[in-house]
Formats: sequence, structure tokens, C-alpha cells
Amino acid sequence: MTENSPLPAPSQSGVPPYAARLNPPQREAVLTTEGPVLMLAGAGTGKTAALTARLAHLVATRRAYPSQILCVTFTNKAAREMRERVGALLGQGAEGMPWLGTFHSICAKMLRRHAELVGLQHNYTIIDTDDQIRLLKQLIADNDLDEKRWPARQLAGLIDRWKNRGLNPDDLDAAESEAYANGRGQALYRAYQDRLKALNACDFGDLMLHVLNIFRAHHDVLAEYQQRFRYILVDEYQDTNAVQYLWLRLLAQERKNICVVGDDDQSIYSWRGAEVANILRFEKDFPGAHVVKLEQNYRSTPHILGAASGLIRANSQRHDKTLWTEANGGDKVRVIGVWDAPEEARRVGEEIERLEGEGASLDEVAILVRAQYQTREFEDRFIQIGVNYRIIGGFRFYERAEIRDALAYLRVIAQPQDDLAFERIYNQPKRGLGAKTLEKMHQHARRVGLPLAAASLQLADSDELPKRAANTIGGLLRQFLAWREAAEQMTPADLLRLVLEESGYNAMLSADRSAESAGRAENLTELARAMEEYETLGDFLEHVSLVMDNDRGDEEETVTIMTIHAAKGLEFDHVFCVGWEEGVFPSQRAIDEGGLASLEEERRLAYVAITRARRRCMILHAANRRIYGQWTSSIPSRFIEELPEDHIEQETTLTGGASLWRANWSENEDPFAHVARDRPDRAQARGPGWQRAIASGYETKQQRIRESGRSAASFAGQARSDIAIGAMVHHDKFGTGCVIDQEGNKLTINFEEAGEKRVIDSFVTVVG
DNA sequence: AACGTAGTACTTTTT
DNA sequence: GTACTACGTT
Repeated sequence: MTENSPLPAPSQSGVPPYAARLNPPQREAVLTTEGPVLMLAGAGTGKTAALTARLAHLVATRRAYPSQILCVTFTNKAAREMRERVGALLGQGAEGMPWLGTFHSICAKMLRRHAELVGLQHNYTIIDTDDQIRLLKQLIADNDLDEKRWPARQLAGLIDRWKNRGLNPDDLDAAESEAYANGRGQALYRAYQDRLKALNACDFGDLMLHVLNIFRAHHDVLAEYQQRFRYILVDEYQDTNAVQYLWLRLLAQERKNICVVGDDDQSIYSWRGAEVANILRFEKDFPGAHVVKLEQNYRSTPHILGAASGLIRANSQRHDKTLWTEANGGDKVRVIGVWDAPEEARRVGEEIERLEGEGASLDEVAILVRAQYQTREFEDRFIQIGVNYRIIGGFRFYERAEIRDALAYLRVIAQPQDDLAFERIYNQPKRGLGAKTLEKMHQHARRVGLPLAAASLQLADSDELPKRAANTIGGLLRQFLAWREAAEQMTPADLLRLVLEESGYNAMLSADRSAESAGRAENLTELARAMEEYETLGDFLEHVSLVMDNDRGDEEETVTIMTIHAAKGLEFDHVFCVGWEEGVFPSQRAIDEGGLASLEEERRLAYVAITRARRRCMILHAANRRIYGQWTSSIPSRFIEELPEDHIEQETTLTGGASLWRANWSENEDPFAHVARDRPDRAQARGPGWQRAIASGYETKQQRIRESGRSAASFAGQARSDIAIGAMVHHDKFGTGCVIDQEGNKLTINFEEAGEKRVIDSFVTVVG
């Protein structure tokens, strides 16, 4: 916190530099500092400029210190951009704005400070969807439900939605719970939350929900933040969901200095809980709200703007806005019909080559698809003609198997309770430990109420496991102890390198002669490099879980291929909107299931796509496309008809006569059509033994787990009081024997049949 | 514990 | 058509 940082002096002219280039509505949005403000900002109307100017204004006029402003965005990218721009305006480093960030990162920070209020420790882990699914699968199996009938994914989706709506397990009514496994949804949700607490972990939804719960239950904590945040700014308000809304409302209700910015026409995330209603009813929530409309567009040509505006006008539920521009000239939007998807890719390729010929940079070209599967065709084509491209989305860096393995090692080091991480790597690289061993470990962990790793250490020290497995696991756990100590005195990056070397992970990769292994090793090197800027392991792990992207700026110019969703907030000189056919865009799902609301969201998506373009926009549709292996003929998207004629120019290759059609046919065999895409393996699935092994009674032992300290070494068990040297005991595997030594919870027993063995006391029963 | 086979499902995606 | 998953086999 730099509350005493120097403030820039007001400029002599009276108009401060940050307000100099703003138009009247923008200026109004900046200068109306007190009370609630709703800024309706159409595409390309300079909303980020207004938002950052507002921030600068608040600070420059000493209305608040940077540390007293809460500024929330949705994506890390938006947060980063804001940080840079504010830093430039204020003429100082951005460290002065500790509360500028995404909803999730801000909540993660708050939760670190108050974790104990919801039963977590400050060093809690944030788990991702993969871990979430694995956890739920166990719970589903424990509840004797058929995972086929009631998929974990479905439950994960429901729980997410509940959390998005701010609902805790106790808040569900019967109808909600009914949605999964005949009313068992609620019980499973509760069990899931209990397991997470036992693991000292939370999922993404929890970051918001826990903090909301804290605000609701602890007025003093809420009051502290209400006091602190003199001003609140929210970007992309149309994307907020119910928890985020409730969270903001609590924070803002004291001072009411909240300014939200958004565009209902760009609301494209309702499927993940965003509620456009939040922006539509802002004026009711905050009576007396000042509404500012930004309608002057600085991005696109009149034709592009006209086409997009005409299209969005077909929607019924919206704040009416009229975008206009001072610019003139420019090409009409071109609508191009082609024979099939390969021709679509060819056509786009040709246009790109032409643009290059005109001197355009490939960085300024984007291909926007509705769904990920459409990228394939372009990828193949661009490989063939040698155009540099990059595909945004799909698997991200941190989702690659090798990266997740490496992170799992680090997680176990940082947090010995992290069973999910331990389970991921206990046999990765292959150590000859399988489902049997895992089941044993789980059984024991359940019995003694310890985390997996700690329980396994005890097991390894006994004769419960086959010698080889015991040695292996003991060795691994001793390595973890050593690494944990090493972590204290080396940088996270060096620690990772050490772990990769000593665990045999590097050796495994170099032994692997497959095509991908070199790339994997490279990714791990890259990971270590990316870690260099973090001082502690905890910092790094939090960063990774919250910021799942890794923007490695490519030096070379590349065309960008991405989904429209991913393109929101970006702009390009030249945009290709492809696959505008009924069933593709709008998607079949939207046509079949979602009704009008769903179609309107698709239309907003189309609006977002067109408005990404600065100079030229081309819309393509193909008459034939292979969907799930079936050639399907398709008709142009209804959105094409809705484009105002004055702003478009239609052309089609289908009028070229039969010869052209035949020519296209003959080229259907694309030699690259079967090029496999580089997709890393997904997480390895675990067998039923693991699922069965998790005890439902585990959560009652949370307290002990929490008290059991950081290091696995401190997990030495307590001796049982009913056993003493000389006692006769029975063991399921070894039979009956006499206790000849007792050391904590470890017994040495002379068995009648099996001879002398070391076992853990919880495995035996006293005889007689 | 590794491998092969059958069954299935298949927008969009941050954090 | 593909890619992933779960299960059964060696």
C-alpha cells in the first residue's frame, strides 16, 4: 500500500491531461464522481479510456488514494490493460492499486485474510475443474450412484450454477436439489464442500461465495471494506452473475459510489451465469443513478457499424443505443457464399494473401469462429499455404498434462494435505504403484484421519504393503520431506528444476521417444522460466490457479484464429466471420433448446463478431459442411438476412456454373484433413478402488487434520491406549500374534504364522 | 500395470 | 469422424 505516494499536480490549463481527449459523455462519466453511475458503452466507444480517466481523476483530485479504490474486471487481460493505462496516466507504478483485479483474484486476496472464518487455512489451494470432477466422482461412487446415469460433470455444472447464484447447500430448496439424482444434489453438494474444507481447498465458485458468506456473517469485516473502498468501478457489468452482484451491492451500499460500465448488446455469457438483468435494473438497485451513454464509435467504418447496428436491432430485450461515427469511407461488409468448408478455408487464405500483398500485417487479421471445431479447417489450410497462425483457446498452457504434473508436485510440497495433487503424481513418472497401493493408502488415510501423503508415510513404515511398494512410496515421501526443506532456501523456479530432476520426471521425458515429449520438456523449461519472477511458492501457485493464461508474445506476425467469445474486447483491422450457417451460427443447440433468449444471445455474439473489425469485415457461409463425420448441407444464417442491404455486398462462388462445382468437388480430398492436432493427454482416470476407498467419515476428522501441522514428518500417530507390549492381537492378513514392541502407533508383532512384522495399530484388534 | 476395445458424446469458457 | 473414458484382458 502506497497511501503516501505522490500525486500528480493538476495542469495549468485547468483541464487535466487525462480528460483532455474525452468527448462530452465520456467527460461526464469521468467527472460525475459521487453516487451511482451507469455507463452504457457501445462497442468501440472508448469505455476503457473513460474508465481509466475516471480512476486518474479520483486520484488526482485527491478524492481517494489508489488503495481506496476497488476496480474489478472479468479477465486478467482486462485487469492488466487497466493497470498499464492507469499507471501511464498517473505517471507511477501500478503497485499503488492493490484492489484492481478480477473478481476472483480480489476475492482470493480477501479470503486469504479471513480464511479461518469459513474453516480454511490461509494457505488454501484453489482447485481447477479437473480436480473438481475427480473429487465429485469419488463422492458419487461413495453414495452408490451410477456415474453413467448421473455424470460428475453434470453435478459440477449444477454446483457451479448454485455458487454463481450465491446459494450454499443449506439454501437449496427441494426443487433445486431434485435436479440431480432424485433429490440427492443437496447432500452431495454439502459433502463436496466438506471434502474441500478437509483438503484445505476451494474451487473457483467458492472464492466468491466464501467471501460473500463472510460479508454476510461478519459485519465488522464487511464494514472494514465498505470504509476502505471510497469508490468502486466495475467493468463489463453485463457479465456479472448473481454472487458478484450481491457482493458488489454489499460493498457499495454504504457509500454508494459505484460506477458500472457495460453494454447489454455484448452480453454473451449467460450460459455461465451472467445476468443481463443486472445491468438492465441498475437504476432500480441504485435510485438516482446517473446514466451516461457512450455512442460515438472510434473503431469501425460506417458500413461495419451500420451492418452491426442493423443486426442487433432485431433483438427485443435491450437498452436502445445508436452508435455513430465521424469516420467515413471504407468498404461494405462482404458476404461470401462458398461450396463447402474446405473452400471457405481456401477462400480466407487467398484473401489473407491479398491483404499481405497490400502491406497489411498478419497481426491485424482475425478469423472468428462460433465453435472450436471450426478451427481445424483453417489450421490445415494455413499449414498448407504457409501462413503463420495461432489458435487462441483450446488447451491452454497450464492445462497441459506435464504442467499439471509439475504443479501437483509443487502443491504437495506447499500443502501436504493436498490429496488431489498427491494422487495425481504418486505414480507419475511410473514407479510401479497401482490401484491396489492407492486403495491401501486411501483405506489407511480414512482410518487414521490423515491426508493421503501422511498416511502413506506410516504405511510405508509398516509391513502392510508389499516390500517394493513400501520402499517406493517411502522413498517418494522422504523426497517430499527433503523438497519441503529445500523450498525454504531456494527460489520456486530452482525448486521446480530440482524436483523434476530428482523425481525422475525429466528422465521419463527423455526416455520417451514420441513426437510430443520434446515439446513437453520445453513446456516445463518454460514453466520454470515463468516462475522466476515469484519469490515464494505460495505466490506462484496462487498466480497459476487464478491466471490460467500464459501470453508468450510471438515475435512473428500471425493470423489469429479464435472463437467469438475469446475475441470480445479485442479489435483487428481485418476480420473474417466464418461459418455463418443455420446450425453452426446460430448453433443448433441455441435453435433447438434455448428459445428466443438463446437466439438473441447468438445475435449479440454476431454483433460482437462484426464490431471487432476496424477496416474490413468479411462474412462467409458454406453450402456444405461435415458435422460429426456427416456431410450436411446448410442454408445461410438468418443473421445474414438481417444485415441491412446498404451496408453489405454479396457474392457467391456457387453461381459459377457446373464446372466450378465440379472443380470444387475434385478438391475435396484435402491431404491435411487427417493431420492430428497436438492435444496433450488429459488427466489419467482413476479406478474404482480409489473411489471406494474414500470414507464418508473423513470430514469428521477435519479438526485433526488442521491441527496436524505442515510437515508430513509431524504426522506420527498416537499410540492406542488399549494395546501394550505383550498383548495378543489379530490382524486380517497376518493372523494372531503377540505385541513385542510399541512405538507410537506402530507395533512390532510376532505372529504365529507370519513371523515378526511391523504394523499400524489401527489394523489390529485385541484378542481375548 | 499396460494395452486394447467398446461405448459415448459432441457450443461457447474466466477464473 | 474423432477423441475421450471406462472397462476388460493379458
